[in-house]
Amino acid sequence: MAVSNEMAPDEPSTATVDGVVTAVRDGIMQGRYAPGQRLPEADLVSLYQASRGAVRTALAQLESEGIVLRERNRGARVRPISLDEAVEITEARAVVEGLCAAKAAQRITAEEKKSLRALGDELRVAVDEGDVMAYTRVNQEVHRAVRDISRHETAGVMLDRLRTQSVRYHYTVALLPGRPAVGMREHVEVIESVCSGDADRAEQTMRAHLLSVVDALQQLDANLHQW
Amino acid sequence: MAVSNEMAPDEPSTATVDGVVTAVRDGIMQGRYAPGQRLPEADLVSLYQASRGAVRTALAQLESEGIVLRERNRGARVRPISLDEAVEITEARAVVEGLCAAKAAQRITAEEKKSLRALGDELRVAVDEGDVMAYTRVNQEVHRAVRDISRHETAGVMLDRLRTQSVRYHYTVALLPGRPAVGMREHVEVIESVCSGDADRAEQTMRAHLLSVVDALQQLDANLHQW
DNA sequence: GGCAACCAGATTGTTAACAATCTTGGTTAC
DNA sequence: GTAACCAAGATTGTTAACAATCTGGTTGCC
Repeated sequence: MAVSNEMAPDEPSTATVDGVVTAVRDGIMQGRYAPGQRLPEADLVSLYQASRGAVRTALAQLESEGIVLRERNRGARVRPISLDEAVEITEARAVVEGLCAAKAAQRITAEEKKSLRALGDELRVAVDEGDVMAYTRVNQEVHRAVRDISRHETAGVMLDRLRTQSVRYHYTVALLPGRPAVGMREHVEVIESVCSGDADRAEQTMRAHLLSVVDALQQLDANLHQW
Repeated sequence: MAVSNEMAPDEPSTATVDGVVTAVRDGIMQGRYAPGQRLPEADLVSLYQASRGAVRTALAQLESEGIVLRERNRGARVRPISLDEAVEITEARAVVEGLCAAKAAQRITAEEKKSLRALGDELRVAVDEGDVMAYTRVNQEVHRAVRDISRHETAGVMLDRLRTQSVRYHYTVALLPGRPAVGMREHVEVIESVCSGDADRAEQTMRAHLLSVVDALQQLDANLHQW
């Protein structure tokens, strides 16, 4: 069995098709399912107590989300994302989140400004205390907040897809020396420009931030080739 | 029956799941299936000679592509796209195709420059002759060419999804008075800037072009409210 | 020893029947 | 005349059995 209970000891009982989708998706995003790992239907059936039809539908959906690969008569497996692809995904995020930042700057309310700035403070604390886990979490919350404030439905669903494909690298980037400090500075700039209402500057700072993540990814790539 | 043979007299025989997906998708994009029209599984089965399982899988995939809406125990229907949504989609296209244009400017080869400029000439001819059909077709070919030249897989997939959702409005926009002339001028600028190798200018011109489409859409909206 | 054909087990693809849910039309009570 | 109700038909959701395909190891032959 490719998927044993020891490897993914979660969500033990009852599941519909959506249940299986979220369970497997979370499993992939949290790294419990490794890239390239096989996902036999029978295993998922017994793991999540779902019917085979439900599992099958769920796998089809995950394939269309781009995080699962299926080959005819050969089953499904976790789709490996190369570093090149992670770069592409981040480039795409740069322009789409840039759009969100611009819209957010135009549409942000007083209340939203308060809670957005509060996230900036949380970020400072996390970096000061060297808490990488908290940094990564608040990091994502900032991006999520800008996405929500923008009220741009289309961009929102696009970002959901991109994020689920690339989260695996987020942890890796955050572990680069000095990265949290740089990322924090950039996020504060994004927050300030969005709150200022300057759409152009908000777009620029968000893009610059994500292009700096692209640089970090390529640096990671260089480090790997060095070994 | 919501889907009669008279309304969609195409693809009469044999179909796998992919066959049904492309058939229905094309039907929606070409306007043979109207927005909101119901798509009962039984009808699709007899129309395309596919098994019900295949039809069911196809509908699930089309739902995830955002062009079909499904409600539990109430079946599937063609998802209506509002004008507001079309605006959002075009805004998203503006930034993603802007990215493609920038990458294309950096990566374009001598051969590709020739065929891209040839498309520009075709566009001039179509506008001179007042051939709206040809204009719309070449129009899409230009965007497709830039997308291909950019060699940006991730952006390409995103654009495929956005395009299938919004094609319905392309014809409408092209029918606005003076629109083909404006669009032609903008496309020529895009082509020239991409061929010049100036990534920033290529991105700017592509964005400007699609934002002008947004304006055209909103003008369309105003016309509708006037009636 | 190496190679090719082959066989058994595992895994996925397909189909058909059954169950659950919704819609529609008519009927009845008020 | 209207509104609530109910039953029949239509439509989708679920399950289980069967068929097709692939994988890995084994056997026989050169």
